[in-house]
This record gives sequence, C-alpha cells and structure tokens, in this order.
Amino acid sequence: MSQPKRTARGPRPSSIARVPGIDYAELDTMFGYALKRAQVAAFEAFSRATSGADITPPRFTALVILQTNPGISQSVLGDVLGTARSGAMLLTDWLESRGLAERRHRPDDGRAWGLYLTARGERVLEKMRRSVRLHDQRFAARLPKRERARLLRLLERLAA
Amino acid sequence: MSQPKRTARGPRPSSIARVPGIDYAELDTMFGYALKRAQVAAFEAFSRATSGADITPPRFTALVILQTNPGISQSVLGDVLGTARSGAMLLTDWLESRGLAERRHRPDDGRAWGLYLTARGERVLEKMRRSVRLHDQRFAARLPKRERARLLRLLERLAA
DNA sequence: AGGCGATTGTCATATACCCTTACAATCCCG
DNA sequence: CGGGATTGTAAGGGTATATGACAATCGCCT
Repeated sequence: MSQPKRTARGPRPSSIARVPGIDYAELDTMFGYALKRAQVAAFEAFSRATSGADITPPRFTALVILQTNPGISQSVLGDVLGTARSGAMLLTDWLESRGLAERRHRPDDGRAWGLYLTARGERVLEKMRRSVRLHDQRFAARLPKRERARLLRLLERLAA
Repeated sequence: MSQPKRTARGPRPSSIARVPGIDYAELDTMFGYALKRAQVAAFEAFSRATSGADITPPRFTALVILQTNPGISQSVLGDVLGTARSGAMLLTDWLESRGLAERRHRPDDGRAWGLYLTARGERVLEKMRRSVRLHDQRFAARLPKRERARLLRLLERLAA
C-alpha cells in the first residue's frame, strides 16, 4: 500500500494541506500551483478576519473602491473586479440591500448609475478594514520582514 | 465625472486588468489581493496552454498525482486537491469516462479503490505536461530569472 | 438634425464547481 | 466479536459566475 494511514478528517480543510507520503512531482516547481495554494491560504486568513460578518473578498474590494472612487459606475466596478457587468450589478444590489452603498442618478449620463458608500457603509468599512489589514499582515508574517515588500512587487509583475 | 472613458469590452477579460483612473488605495499593499490577481493571471496562462483540451487545474493535478502515486485512494486524492471526498469521486468519474484513469480493487482494503493512470492517460498527460510547463515558464518569465526560485520559496511558506 | 453603432443597466437563464448529508460496506482495535 | 471509524457513493443544494437578449441612452458622423 503506497498511502499512509489517515486520521479523521476535520470539518472543513479550507487550506490545502500537504499530504504526507505523497510525491507532488513537478507541481512543486510550477508557479500556477504554488500561487493557487498561497492564495487559498490567504483566503483562509481573510475568512478568519471576517467570520461573522457576511463579507467576501469581492465585497470588501468593492467597498474600498467605492470609498476611494465615489461615483464609479457598475461597469467600471465590474472591470475592477474582473467580472461581467451582471455580476457587478448583483454585487451592488447586495451592498444596497444592506444599506452600505447607494445608486445615484448621474446628471451626465442617463444610462449609468453613480455608486456611493452610505454613511453606514463608511462606518462598516472602517471597522472591517482594521480586521482585514491585521489578518493580512499576520498572514504575511510567515515571511521574513524584508521579503514582504519584494513579494508584493513580484506578484504585481506577474499580474500585469 | 471621475471615471475615464471606456472602450468596448472584449469577450472575456479573464485576467483582472488594472483600470486606469482608479485608485486602488490599500488594496495594493494587501497580500491577499495581490495573490488573487497573480493567481488569476497564472490561470489564464494555464488556460492558454490547454485550450482545446477539456482540462482544468484540478484535473491536471490529479493526472500528475496519479502518475507519481499510483494506487492512491479517492479520499487521499481529495486531500491532495483540498476538496471533499465526493468531489474527488466526481473527478475520478470524469477521468475514467475519458479513459484517462481507472479504478482497481485493492486487495488490502475492500472499501477503497486504487486509482491508476491508463496507457492513454499516460500519453495524454505527457503531451499536456509539455504545454503546461512551457506556459508556466513563459508566465514566470515576467520575473527576473533569479527571483523565480525565491518566489516559489516564499509562496511555499505562505501556503504552509 | 437625424440616425446608427456602441454602451449601460437589467433580467432570465445556464453552467461549473463544490459541499452537506445520509447510507451501506468494510476495516480496525480493544 | 462488537462498536467506532473510514471509504465510496448518491441525492440534493448552494454559490458565484457567465451568456445572451432587451430597452434606454449616449456619441459620433454625416
């Protein structure tokens, strides 16, 4: 038998554990695979940071973008998030239903809405931001301090 | 108006483009966000490498793992992929339906199947592997050569 | 001024992917 | 040998997204 004994499986693995006794072969030298594993781990950190609050990375991103870019349209929001217009609309619906954002008519374009954070949205974001940043930094603490900025640069180049 | 003019949107953006005129605020300093963007870009490279073939990252991973760890069980495969048993079963069904892998009874455990690549699976994987590795390396070529190994190390530490 | 292509938001529909729960068969260990 | 754990399986569900069509509106070109 080539597989080791396995103990009870927890409720949700969430992060992709490395399984002892398994040979990962070339996967360990592939950037796509390494990125996926790290991204899942980061997502887990995010989830811990926002447990309880009904938030997700795209929702958090939308809040931040709306705060810094008030009046943005749904189409542009979709571009920023990398999703289709219809998805940006659903996301906006969600934000609006919680009173976090609102649509305002645009004087210059009768088709598009301008999106704005509400006062409540600002408050919620401010509280959320603290927690998210804390957990993101805690996550990055797995790396030596001087490597962190370098990693951000490298990732940015890969994404471009 | 705070948004720049936008030109026609292509069929599928796939990678998350940076939108000109948008202030990304703190997102640019967050590892979770940077990882997500890089991972999506890597996924796009993978898609290019396998366009035509009906393959996905988990499917490719399964093929590699099966080749190097013949006789593995579905549960362990699920652990490696970070998914539930039922998902590993569906994936195995798919591989089997294409004649890429097969289940064999295990003499030592009447519950579990042993998973094996078929001869066809070996051939398909070998062809696929070339393309996937090529595109992964081409993707990594966005970084200076000496930074690549370092990036893999850093990602590994983040995922652990 | 008028008209036409392009863009925006919306909606309905579809898809891909994965989970949860429950179950029978089988194993392991005291 | 008996109870608890593990494996594969099946059914059902949920979530996030895309696609395609539509009306309203815009922008540009003649």
